[in-house]
Amino acid sequence: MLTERQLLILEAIIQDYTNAGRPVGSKFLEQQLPMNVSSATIRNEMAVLEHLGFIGKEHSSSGRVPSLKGYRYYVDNLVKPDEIDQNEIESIRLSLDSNYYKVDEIIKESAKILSEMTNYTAITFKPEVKNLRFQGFRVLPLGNQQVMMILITSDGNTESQLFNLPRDLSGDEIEAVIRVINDRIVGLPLDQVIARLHETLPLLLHYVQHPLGFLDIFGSILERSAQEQFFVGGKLNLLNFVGDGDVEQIKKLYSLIERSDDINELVGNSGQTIQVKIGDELTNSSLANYSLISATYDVAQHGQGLIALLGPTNMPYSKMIGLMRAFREELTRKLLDYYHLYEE
Amino acid sequence: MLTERQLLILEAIIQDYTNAGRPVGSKFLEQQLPMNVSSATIRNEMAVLEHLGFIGKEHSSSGRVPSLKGYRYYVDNLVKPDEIDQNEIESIRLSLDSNYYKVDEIIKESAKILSEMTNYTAITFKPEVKNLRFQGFRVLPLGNQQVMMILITSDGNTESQLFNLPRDLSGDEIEAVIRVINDRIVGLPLDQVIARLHETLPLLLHYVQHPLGFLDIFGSILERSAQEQFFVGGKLNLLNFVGDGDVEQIKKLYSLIERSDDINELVGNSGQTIQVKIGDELTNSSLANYSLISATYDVAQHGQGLIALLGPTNMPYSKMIGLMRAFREELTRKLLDYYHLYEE
DNA sequence: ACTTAGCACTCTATGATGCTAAGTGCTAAT
DNA sequence: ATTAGCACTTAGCATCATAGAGTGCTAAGT
Repeated sequence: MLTERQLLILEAIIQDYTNAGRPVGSKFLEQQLPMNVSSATIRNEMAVLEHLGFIGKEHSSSGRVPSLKGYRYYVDNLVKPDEIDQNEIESIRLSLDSNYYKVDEIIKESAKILSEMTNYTAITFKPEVKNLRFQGFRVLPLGNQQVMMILITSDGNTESQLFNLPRDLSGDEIEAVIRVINDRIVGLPLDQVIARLHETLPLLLHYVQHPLGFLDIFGSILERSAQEQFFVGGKLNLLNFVGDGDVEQIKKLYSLIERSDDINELVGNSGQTIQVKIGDELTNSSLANYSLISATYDVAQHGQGLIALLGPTNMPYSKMIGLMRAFREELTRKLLDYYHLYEE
Repeated sequence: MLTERQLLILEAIIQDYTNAGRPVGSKFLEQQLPMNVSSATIRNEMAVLEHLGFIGKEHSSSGRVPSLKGYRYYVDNLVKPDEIDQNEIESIRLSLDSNYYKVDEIIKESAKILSEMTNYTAITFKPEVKNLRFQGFRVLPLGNQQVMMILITSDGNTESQLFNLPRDLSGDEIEAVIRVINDRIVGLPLDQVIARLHETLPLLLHYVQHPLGFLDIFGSILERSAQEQFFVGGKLNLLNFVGDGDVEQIKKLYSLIERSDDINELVGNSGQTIQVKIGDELTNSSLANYSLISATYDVAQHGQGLIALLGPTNMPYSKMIGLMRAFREELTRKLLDYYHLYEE
């Protein structure tokens, strides 16, 4: 549908705009492009591209700026991911190469590294978030009528919380409660745990007079566990792309990036290995000027995770997509190492 | 040193400026003040006040604005804390009146309530942060070569972290290590734990070949524990008082409010029950336009805590100081209730 | 049927100008 | 000591002119 020349022009506009950030004029392209045509011809072609909706103007006599549709077309058809410099890969590897005790730490560090390399905001998810299961429930007596309740999830993570016992509960009764709960919910996906516990309520009443306190705590622990499934690095970078003085906008963005629901909705990745969402494809209206590149990563039997990069729509896609590819690879390697070390 | 009339004028300027936010002119004061003098007289008095440094102008023909020295004088000599409306006290009490399982939750909620009532940023510290002690160390085997290490502090809080055991460690050896560690460090202030552990290193070598892994984990757990001693509510409110478009300023403020070192330095309260720090008295230069009201609270034998409110220098001090008084009282009451309920 | 030189047109950005409203400092009279 | 009166200062706003960048269109060239 587009001619070769139009493609070249579109690509050049996007590449220049994503690098320099200012609208691209016909004279500039005349010099920039390898072909021998005058600026008038380029103007004609640009008029066509504009008519088709791939580019636009900021005002009637400004240079051209890619539209969201233009970016979309570019990302889908034209972009060639950059090969990432060996030095840069080395630096990723180095940054990831610490002694970590938890997968969480690796994933958290990944968000930090990615955001520092790009000056954008990075969001990283642990592997296997979706089908995390409940693995066990323990209670550790601390004396003084207090116990620590500990929940263990299938990725080996734990959440714990102090609980002050009702005075009328004996050690045996606690044991019984623990057994009942474990019998009923071990192996369940986390999001079903609460419902199942409510079903178990009548049974618990045999042992405890007010089991609702227990349930409250389960709720709050599980909630925390669900919230800590991802990490955000470089939050402040999000503010670099906000119109001057728009404090309202900044506040919206910031509260967005701190709500886990919003984050989860934001990155919903439909299983493609690398996915780019541009501008209004991000459901949240505060993010009309942002794009999100997300990449899944697989860690063999340990499941799939996701890394994502949130930056302005005019980010240099080729470079960023290349980087995400490279980073995904390094992260996978690191995680396999980790699991190998501790679990084989 | 100041005449009665000058005091009245200074007070009126500050009260009006903290309410309306715009510079105060002589004609306005002429109407506002109870005395019968012309605007010219007031102008003369204002010139004196300006000469003494209590007020200033934004430009040569603007109305007067309190200087930091002016606020200081006002807070030290003139301000009368407002009596807080009974309805408002009722609403504080209501907000605090949930079923909490941890002191932390109460303190965190306090920050939220305070920030919502004032539209400023609130920072709350748990009681007894300074002399928190190490109370015990437990290890919970999870199977699969993993254990959860649990640290318990004297305020009943716990920090836990997963640890993947070196393969050559038997259950007995672990027991021994736990015993050694508990013997040596129970009762120590948290900040001395790491040093003591290092002294204990030779002893540990009897049981474990590479005890440094243990130490690392202790370090990271203790660090986390130290970081979570305070809560911040209404972070975003900080941005309401920033010059339009000053994104750099916003970023500075935000990273400030997220670094625990900075927060600790910020609120350093020299033991006065209610302390007001104004503008450049806050060491951090990003906060030249902010004031901080901090109030300590005592919870009987459970120690002393602190609540603080960070807002613009032109906040209504009388109202805010009154509020802090009232809130302190409600919080103390709530905490005493809590401890009574669970520990008596 | 493309391409292109040329030109009128549009819009932004910048800086200068003039005006008003608010407020001040000072002087001379009370 | 107080005050009325007035000259002066400044921010804020609207208006205007100008330069610079870029466009669309037309008419001529290939």
